[in-house]
Amino acid sequence: MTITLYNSLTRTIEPFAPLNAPNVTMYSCGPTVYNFAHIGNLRAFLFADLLQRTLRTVGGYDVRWVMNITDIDDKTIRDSAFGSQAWPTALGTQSDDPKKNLRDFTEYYTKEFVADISAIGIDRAHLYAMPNATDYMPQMQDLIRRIYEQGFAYIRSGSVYFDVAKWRKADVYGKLFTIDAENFQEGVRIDADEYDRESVSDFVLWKAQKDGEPSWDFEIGDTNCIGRPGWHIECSAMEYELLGLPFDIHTGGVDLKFPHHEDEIAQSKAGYGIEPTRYWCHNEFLEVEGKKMSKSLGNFFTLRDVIAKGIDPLDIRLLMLSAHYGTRLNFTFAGLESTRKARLRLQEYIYDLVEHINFDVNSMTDPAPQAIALREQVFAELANDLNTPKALAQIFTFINNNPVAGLQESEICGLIRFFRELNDVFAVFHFTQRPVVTAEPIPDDIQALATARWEAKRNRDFATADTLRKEVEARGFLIKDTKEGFVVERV
RNA sequence: GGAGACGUGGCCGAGCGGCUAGGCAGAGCUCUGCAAAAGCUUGUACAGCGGUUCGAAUCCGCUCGUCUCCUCCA
Repeated sequence: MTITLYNSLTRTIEPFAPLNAPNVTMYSCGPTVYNFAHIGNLRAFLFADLLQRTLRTVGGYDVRWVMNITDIDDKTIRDSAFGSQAWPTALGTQSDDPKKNLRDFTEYYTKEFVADISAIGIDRAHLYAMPNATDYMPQMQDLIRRIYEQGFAYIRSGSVYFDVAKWRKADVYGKLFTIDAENFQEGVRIDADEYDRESVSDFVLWKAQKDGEPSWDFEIGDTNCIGRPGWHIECSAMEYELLGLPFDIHTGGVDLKFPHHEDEIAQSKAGYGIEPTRYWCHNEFLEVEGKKMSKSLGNFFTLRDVIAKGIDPLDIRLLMLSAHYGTRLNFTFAGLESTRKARLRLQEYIYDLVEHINFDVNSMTDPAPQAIALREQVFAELANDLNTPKALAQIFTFINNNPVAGLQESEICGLIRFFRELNDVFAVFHFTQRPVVTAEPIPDDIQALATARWEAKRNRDFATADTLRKEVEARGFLIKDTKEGFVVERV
């Protein structure tokens, strides 16, 4: 099925066609590992995951997916620096080697990151690579040299800068983002000591060493510029190395359009002579009370914060899938609760399907028209720029109109197969037998009260039964009557 | 100051000129002695004001409000 995608480069929805079907190459801007990811960050990775899963399942492609780990930048250096308050206690004492501190620090948060994305249903096996920037030092340096040799970079005080003014004469700077060069608001967010550059719009490719910071030798021109890479260069270098240029799709959050992705395009083209990719896909932000979730605003939740509140990570995944990736999504705990209920309803339906079947699903070859029609509709929505909300709506409409009790075996079979396939994209459903609720042990005295109530009820002494029920409820337990008897649960 | 978005019923969210999703909550009902759970039924909303059109939530203009980006950002 042909998939259409909104391309930030053309600002239109376009049919997606890979350069070498059935292979698709895709690069996603990953995390900077200086802290735990918050769920706003996670939306970007969930979007990339949704996209690659849809390409596999709906598009039938083989996807080579790369997500980088930024393990060197201002923040990782700052927080791993000797004496940093941000040094995780789990790591023990710091060494006196800045490089080792940086590596230990970023490895720690990388591990946590992988655990987080696994919890929300991103399968590490789907990733071809999760490269660390610091493992691609020679490639980054090679790219910077190429840019320098092409005349689009200059060296100042040991740093290497990209010459945007010069590049603008050779090519368009502002492909993803309309840049109004006249109205650059200068000064507010600029770290003064970094700015030996000729123009504010120039960006750094390589930063000169500062005392006590990790650094690498770098022979360029006729000097050794000891230092470390700038922010944008890693992506360009790793894309070239791991995917080759041009590759098919590049994903990231909208905030990365400028400057990060714009600079990436300029660097890659200036150095390699080729633009990195043809489809740029960006996800919108997760908001809290109408504002971007961010560390600086302090309105963020990490995954572990949310899990600690008893939230199932699958509900976070489904919540994100219930809004289109290109719109802002307002995060609330009420919304999470609403998503949980919706998910459980779908899950109940699947449990019902599983319960009503007593033969091997895979051996069934008869087409079940209803299931085929549903699959067509739902996959068409996914193919339509990943319209997950609409796809979910189709599924709910279907289950509302088709209770499991009224289905033929062939339909049940077809539906199970459909839901399994769907789960290759959604990854929020279970296909086991409905689990038996394992009641936690009930204190003997509560059990005795409940039993007494059951006796009273059987004797039709409802007044006593109600009194006992209230007593049990006052103690924090709930009695649920069933056909055969009763169960007691903690409220 | 510049650029770009957005504003849909109590909440979340589709919609891309006519057929006016879906979820959650609420209400009513069924089943239950009661309760719980479950199931069923039920909702014409598009910020405001103009305009275009046979017809506008959808297109255009203005107003109001909100957000994002403009070299830390998913």
